[in-house]
Amino acid sequence: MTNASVADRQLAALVERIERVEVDQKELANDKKEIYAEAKANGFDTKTLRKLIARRKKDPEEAQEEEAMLDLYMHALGMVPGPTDEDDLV
Amino acid sequence: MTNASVADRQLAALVERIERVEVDQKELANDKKEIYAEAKANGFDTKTLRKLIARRKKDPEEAQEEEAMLDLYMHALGMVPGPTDEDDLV
Amino acid sequence: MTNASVADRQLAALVERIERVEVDQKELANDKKEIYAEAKANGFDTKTLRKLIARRKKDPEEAQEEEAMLDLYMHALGMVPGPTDEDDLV
Amino acid sequence: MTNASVADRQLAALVERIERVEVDQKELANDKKEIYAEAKANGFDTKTLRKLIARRKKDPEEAQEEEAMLDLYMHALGMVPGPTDEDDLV
DNA sequence: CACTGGAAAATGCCGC
DNA sequence: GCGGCATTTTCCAGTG
Repeated sequence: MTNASVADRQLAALVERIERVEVDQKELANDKKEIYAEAKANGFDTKTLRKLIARRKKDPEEAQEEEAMLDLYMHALGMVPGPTDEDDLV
Repeated sequence: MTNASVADRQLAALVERIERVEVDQKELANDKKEIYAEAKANGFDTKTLRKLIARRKKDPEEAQEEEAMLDLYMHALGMVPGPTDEDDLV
Repeated sequence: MTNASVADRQLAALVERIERVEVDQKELANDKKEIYAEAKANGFDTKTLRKLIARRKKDPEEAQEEEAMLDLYMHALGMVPGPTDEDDLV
Repeated sequence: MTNASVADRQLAALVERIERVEVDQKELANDKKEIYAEAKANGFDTKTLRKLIARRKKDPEEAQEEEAMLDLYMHALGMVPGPTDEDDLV
C-alpha cells in the first residue's frame, strides 16, 4: 500500500506539472492571437504575415529543394511555373 | 401535439439525412488518403503532391497577388526574395 | 525519357483521381449546406441542430472511449486484454 | 519613404514579437515532452497518462457543455434565458 | 464586411 | 522507418 501511495503521489505530481505547462501554453497562444489582431488593426494582412513567419523559419536550402521538386512536378503536368530554365539540363 | 409530432418527424428526417451525408464524407476522406498512400508507395512525395494540388486550385491572378504581397513584406524586412527590383521606387 | 514519361503519366493520373475525389467532397459539402438551409427554412435552429448531430456522434464515441480507457489502464497494470486469448489460461 | 519606413519598422517589430512567443512555445512543448519522458522513466504509461489529462480537461468542459446545450434548446423553443429575467413569469 | 466559431487539412510525434 | 494518432493551424461559412 505504501508502494501504491508513492506511485500515486508521483502520478499526481506529474499531472499537476503537465497541467501547469498547458496553462502556460494556452496563455502564449492567446498572446500570439493578440499580436496578430494588433497587426491586423494596423493594416497588415495576417495571412501574408503568417506566410512570412513560416518562410523565415525554413532552412533556405531546404526551401529551395521544396521549390525545385514542386517545379519538377509542375513540369510533369505541363504547368509552366515560370523561370524554370529548361536549358539547364541537369 | 400533432404539431409537435410533425416537427419531430421533420427533425428526425433531417438528422438522418445529414448523418448519411457525413458517412459519405468520411468515405471520400478515406479514398483520398488511400490515393496519397498509393502515390507515396510509387515514390512520389506526398507533401509536394499536396502543394501541387493546392496550386492548381488557385486562381492564377489571385496567386500572383499573394506572391506580390509576400515579396513586399519580405522587402520590408530586408529579406531578398530574388528578382524584386529595388529601383522601382514606388 | 520514357522512364520520365511513365512517372509523368502516373503523376497525372494520381492528380486527376485526387481532384475527382475533391469534387465529390465539395458536392457533399453543398448537400449538407442545403439540408441545413432547408432545416432553417422549416423553423429549426441550425446551431442547435449542429449541436445535436455532434452530440449523437459523441455519445457512441464516449462509450468506445470508456472501453479504450479501461483497456489502457489494464495495460498500464500489465494485464493484457488482447484478443481475449482463451488458450493462455495458464 | 518615411511612411514606408514606419510601416516597415512596425512589421519588423510584430515579426519579432511573434517569433519570440513562438520560441517560448517551443520551450514549453519541450518541457512537456520531458515531463512525459520522466513519467515513462518512472514506469508510467504515457498513453494512459495523456488520456488521463485529456479526461480531466474534458470533464469540466462537459458540465459547461450541458449548460450550453440547455441554453440552446431553450433558445430553439423561444425561451430566452438571457439575464434570468424574472419579469417573464407568464 | 469584419468577426467569431466550427469544420477540414497539415504538420509533428509517438510507438511498433 | 513508417503508419497512425493527436495536436495545431488554416480555411470558410454564418452572424451581427
